[in-house]
Amino acid sequence: MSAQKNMGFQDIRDEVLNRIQTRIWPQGSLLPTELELAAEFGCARATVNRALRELADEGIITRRRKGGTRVVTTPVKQAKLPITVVRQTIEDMNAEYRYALVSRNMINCPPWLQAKLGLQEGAQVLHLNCMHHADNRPFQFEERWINTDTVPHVVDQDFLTVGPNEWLLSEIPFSNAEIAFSAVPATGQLQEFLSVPPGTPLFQLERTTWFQNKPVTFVRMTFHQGYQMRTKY
Amino acid sequence: MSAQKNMGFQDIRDEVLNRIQTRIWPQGSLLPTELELAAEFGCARATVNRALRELADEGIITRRRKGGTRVVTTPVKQAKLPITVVRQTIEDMNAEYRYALVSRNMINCPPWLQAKLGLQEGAQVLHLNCMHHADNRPFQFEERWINTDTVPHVVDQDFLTVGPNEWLLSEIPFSNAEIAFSAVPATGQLQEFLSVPPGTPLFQLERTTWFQNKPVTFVRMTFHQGYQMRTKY
DNA sequence: CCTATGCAAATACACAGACATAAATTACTT
DNA sequence: AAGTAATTTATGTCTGTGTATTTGCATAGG
Repeated sequence: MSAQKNMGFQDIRDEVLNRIQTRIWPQGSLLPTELELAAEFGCARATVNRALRELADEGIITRRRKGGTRVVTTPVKQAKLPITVVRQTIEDMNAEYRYALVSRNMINCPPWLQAKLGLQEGAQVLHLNCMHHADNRPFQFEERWINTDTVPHVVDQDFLTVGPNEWLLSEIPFSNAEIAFSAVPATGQLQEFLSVPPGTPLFQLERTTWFQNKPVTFVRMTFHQGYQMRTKY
Repeated sequence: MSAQKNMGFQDIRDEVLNRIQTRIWPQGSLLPTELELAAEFGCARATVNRALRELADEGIITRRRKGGTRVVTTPVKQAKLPITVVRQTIEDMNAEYRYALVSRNMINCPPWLQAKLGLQEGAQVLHLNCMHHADNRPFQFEERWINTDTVPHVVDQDFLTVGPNEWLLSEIPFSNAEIAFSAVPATGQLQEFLSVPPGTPLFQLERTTWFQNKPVTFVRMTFHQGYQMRTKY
């Protein structure tokens, strides 16, 4: 039963997870203390601590000082979906990637966008329309607005060969973002550039990006008909 | 510059992240060794190790034995989106949740589903159609298939008052899943139950769930018109 | 020029001890 | 009874040390 030897923190993590899954430690119940577990598994408390901390990070258990460690009652699973650039997505499908700039203009920031980019009325933003193709078939239409206050040298970029997504990723590599997924009907330029009948349901991803709490860009990426975004957890 | 005192691993993590963001340590460059950083920050190597490990977990840096620690060239950010039960989503909007079972049948597992649920031809599955309302307006239509081999006592459940989502979450709390998001047109019962015109673009989430490597259930959740799924990273 | 092998460097993990911190419990006061 | 202060306890973190493991690199052999 007790004092097994040569247990790494991963073994302990897995064993604890197993006891939770098999309801030896049911939902809401209190686990033994780190000290007790260390004694049972024959290891240092720090090792148990790391095992439990990982489970806590995954949302399987909650931990409070003095309160001890509990199995969560209603686990909130977190789907992790990797955000890559379109080119990567397409090349991972063994398809040929092609990028095309549709339009590039400085415009007055539209009212609905002012709040998102933290701009005042009358401020100028760089507005881009781009197409991403996979094996010469439309893959994604990208409409983007860039805050030229936060990224001044963006005005020197023509975006003819490299897309704004990749350029920004190399300029502002480590940013924060807020994402919204939805289903939209194909209208206007979407319908045209993705070559689908009007009203076709399309998967759309909107993203606002910040760098050090300053808004950088808002992008609306609309995918070809039938696109599925996949992930595991 | 060096030998600051009283630095916790979080301070070190933040300071390293800051140096990466400000390109003191540019993308692709090699960081000092743990020992050197420990000397600079005036702390133990283990503390530096933990700070760097967290950054590595976040995908900011990569670490290799003997190879050292490098800033990643193209960071792959992971958006974490919390998967909760519909009732939670609705109650978080301060709306009134209502659940209704539409149909409940044992059926032959359709061919397209056999692989997903790891079943042979002719196997029976429990098939459910459910509606979730928010403030008496259609919110989500749920179509679900449950593997009765993996969850035998599901056949005793009538699912009249509690939805299969919540029931399964309490039965099989800690499971793995694969998720796919897409945009689909409203047809047939979708159109009917979500009360939208035919062809309306709808946001759909498909999920296959396993418990200890055994397929449990496949679900197709279709949301009301205009629904957006949001997350940050 | 290519490959196998051995060494060294850097991270990965572990341990025991210590102190810090938050919170549940208890004791005490009003 | 209610509020407050002291105590206790489990987790959070740090340290210094030690061992294990991976792998880059150099060197030797074919």
